[in-house]
Amino acid sequence: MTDNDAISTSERKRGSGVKMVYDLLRDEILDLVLPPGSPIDEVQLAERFKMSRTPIREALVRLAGEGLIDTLPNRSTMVSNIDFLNMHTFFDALVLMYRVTTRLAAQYHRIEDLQVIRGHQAEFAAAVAAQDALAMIATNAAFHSAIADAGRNAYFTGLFNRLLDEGRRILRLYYQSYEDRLPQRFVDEHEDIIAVIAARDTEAADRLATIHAEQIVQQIQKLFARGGKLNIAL
Amino acid sequence: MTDNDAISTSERKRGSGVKMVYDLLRDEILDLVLPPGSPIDEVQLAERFKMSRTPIREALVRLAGEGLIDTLPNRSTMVSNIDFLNMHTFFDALVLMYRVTTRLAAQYHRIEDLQVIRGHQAEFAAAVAAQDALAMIATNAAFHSAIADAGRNAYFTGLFNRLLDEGRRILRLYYQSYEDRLPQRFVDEHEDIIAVIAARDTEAADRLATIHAEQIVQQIQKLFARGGKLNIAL
DNA sequence: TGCATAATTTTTGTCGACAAATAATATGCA
DNA sequence: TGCATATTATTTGTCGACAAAAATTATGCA
Repeated sequence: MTDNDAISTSERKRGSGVKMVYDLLRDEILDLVLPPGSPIDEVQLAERFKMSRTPIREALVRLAGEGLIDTLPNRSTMVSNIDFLNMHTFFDALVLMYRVTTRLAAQYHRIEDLQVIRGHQAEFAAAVAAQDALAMIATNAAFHSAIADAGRNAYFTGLFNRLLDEGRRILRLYYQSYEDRLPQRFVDEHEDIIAVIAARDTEAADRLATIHAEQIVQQIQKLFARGGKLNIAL
Repeated sequence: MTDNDAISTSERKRGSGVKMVYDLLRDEILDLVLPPGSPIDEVQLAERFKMSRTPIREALVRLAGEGLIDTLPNRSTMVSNIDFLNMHTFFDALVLMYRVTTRLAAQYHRIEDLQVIRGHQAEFAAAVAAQDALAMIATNAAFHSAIADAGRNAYFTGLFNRLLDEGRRILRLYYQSYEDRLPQRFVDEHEDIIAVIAARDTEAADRLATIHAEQIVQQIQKLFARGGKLNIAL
């Protein structure tokens, strides 16, 4: 029960309510503020945001469309679970999208894209230097998302961003273990990836992205094998 | 203005209205009964289905989430356009998903999956024999979708099904030219693909799927180059 | 007491109505 | 007549209320 996210009722612009609820709920789900299985109560949200149930429901329909919440008809709706049993399907998809988007970035990027990518890389390096695990997760995702954008294929960027979101949820479960030496290696690999993209070397981009992605996957799998404790209450 | 799709108002079950509107609009969009750019009028739909605007709007939000309609705030909503300029991104994604899903099917399928796949292949062959172009499109999509299901990766099947839907819209524009000899070749290639899946030969599956997909892409691109006339009024 | 059925409460899905935002039309003035 | 402003009309977004479905609690009977 945090205090009010609500704006004085009629101070709000006419279609902004839905987006506000959608964005905030999405963040709370991905940050595990609302852990998997949390019940979503429409009237509670309506009171919290000081609006009627209609815009709340629209936001929920959108979230359900992205698979972030599950709605059983005439029954409660709740934050969707993380499918640990089929985690390998997530890894398969993630590695492939890392490869494909990086390859396409090498092929289709424009010069101005590199500026954006380098900006995210700088933020990622700063997060590593500061040993801020949550910032690492966020800036790493932004870095790779920017690369995907440079590849200019909306179908791939769409799936990739979904995967990065899901990865954000998974990593939140284990982020304390990101304090070892590996992140510095990621920084270096990012630099190499930027270089081959700038050189438009598609094969090298594919190769480096594959290695990089598999390293990340191994990192996560190691955490699972170690049976890492969740540091967020479920 | 076709006649009523409506059921006597209170004869309808409680959450079925949304699904009905969603399914029907989706079909009409993919079949180009509602061509790109068609305006979507909420009150008109509400009258047509004899229900209030609320469930109509929910169906529209879902469709917008899948990119099938575009909604500009406080303004009209319309069927989304087909992006002919970036068609190559569609082809790239389609070919890759053909490859990946077929490869995974060879790796992870269960015996009962093959029954389903063979069933769709039989229907496809029948459509080719009958020279029914629309049925070819539908059964071909069902065949490959079943292969994707056998690969058991929800991330890939999700994207793939979206691509097949979009392809359905594109092919509708040109389906008259499907009456030449190529389809029989597709039937044969399908048989080969089934064989390598059953043999769990992932490399061969990858190779055959690539060839098959690129053939389909070339077929479509030839139609574009030929400047084929649209046989549906825009 | 134990269990099946009935009454109550809670929550979701739908409705009709109103208000804001935009489009369309009309009015006034040079 | 031509154009800017004002008026009207249309359409979307939001609201409060009601009804159906399910969950919960209460009641009756052995």
